[in-house]
Amino acid sequence: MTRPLRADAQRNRERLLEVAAQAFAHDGPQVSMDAIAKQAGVGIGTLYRHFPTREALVEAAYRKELARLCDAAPGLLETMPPDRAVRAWMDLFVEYMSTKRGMADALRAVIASGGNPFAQSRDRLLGAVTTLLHAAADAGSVRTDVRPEDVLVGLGGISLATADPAQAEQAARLLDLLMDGLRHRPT
Amino acid sequence: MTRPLRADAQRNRERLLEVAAQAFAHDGPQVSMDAIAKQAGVGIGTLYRHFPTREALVEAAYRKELARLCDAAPGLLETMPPDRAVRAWMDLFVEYMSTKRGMADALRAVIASGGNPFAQSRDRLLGAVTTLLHAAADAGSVRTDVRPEDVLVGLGGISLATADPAQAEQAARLLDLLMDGLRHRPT
DNA sequence: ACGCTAACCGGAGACTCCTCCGTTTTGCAA
DNA sequence: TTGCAAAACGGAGGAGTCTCCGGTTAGCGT
Repeated sequence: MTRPLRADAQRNRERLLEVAAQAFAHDGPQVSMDAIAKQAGVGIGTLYRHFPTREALVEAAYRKELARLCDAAPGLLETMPPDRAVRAWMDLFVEYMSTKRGMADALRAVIASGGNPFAQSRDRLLGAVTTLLHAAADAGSVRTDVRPEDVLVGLGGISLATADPAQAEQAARLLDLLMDGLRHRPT
Repeated sequence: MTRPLRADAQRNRERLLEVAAQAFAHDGPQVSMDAIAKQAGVGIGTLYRHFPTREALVEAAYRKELARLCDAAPGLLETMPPDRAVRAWMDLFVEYMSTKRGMADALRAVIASGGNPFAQSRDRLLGAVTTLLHAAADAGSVRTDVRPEDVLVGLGGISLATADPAQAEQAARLLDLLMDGLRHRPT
């Protein structure tokens, strides 16, 4: 299964991603799907076959950049103590989500529908969190009985709840609170 | 300002709320606005004048029940130690949000648009959280430097991020984590 | 009782999302 | 080359959201 795409399909797919990334950056994350399709010179049907939902398109368009976020984790661990690295990465996460506003919505849609369309990025994110948490746990600065999935979903929740740029400080306070929870020693 | 509604407007408003509550309960939170208007025997225009967005309607329809949630706080404080009361109320909050699924979406929309259409319910919720937190702080079981708004938004975030009923356990673990953060003594 | 105006009503219409399916194209096999 | 299925294309259309504005009505002042 998943035989290679036909040449024309491949071309269209790439064109769509290119146009989408540009459109999101230029017109905000709520540009109409029709507009993207038109600009890419394909019909709406084609767009929807490649990306069945708006979220799928957003995810695909941002996948590369999101990978960069994940890849940042090891670097942080090299330049600061593990617990500070965890906290620093959390900031990056929330900042990323609020920059690419469409991302937060996509994230939520996937969370809500327990979706696997996100599986790829999700796994990657989970990997980054796990790495950070393990390092901090080894250093004895966070507890060991917390699941990385929970931390990831928690970060998602904070991003969702503080989507408004005016709430950046509140987001930071919530991250601090989360960190404090992670440091807590169960009695 | 806010002179009393004209008699017919008042009637329509009430009729709409009645029908909406019923429709949400019966057909899920995504029933079409048209359907609600039709069932209430008014035009869509009328519906939208009274409730400018879907979220406003949801909020109004659930306002009473939400008040009950808030009113539950003092009772909890009477029957258990303050910190356990806080935690118990958190469960109620999340459960409520997941029961009235439309509520979570409304909550988010309001958070995102920093809206005051929610102001009424928000104040009430904030009051409940404040009461609980103060009681627990007085008893020395949670720290004193945490803002009730942050806790409320945090609860909202957890609700949003664990909207899927299958994530109930994860929600509980996140609430535990939040509680641990609240208990933490800043060094 | 009766005007009159501010406030309300309601549906047509502009948009968007997404689906469905007849038409077109690709590229393998003969 | 040529034929031909399988795969991809693309737009018409159903459904929904929300806006706009001409028509209607309530209820105050006389």
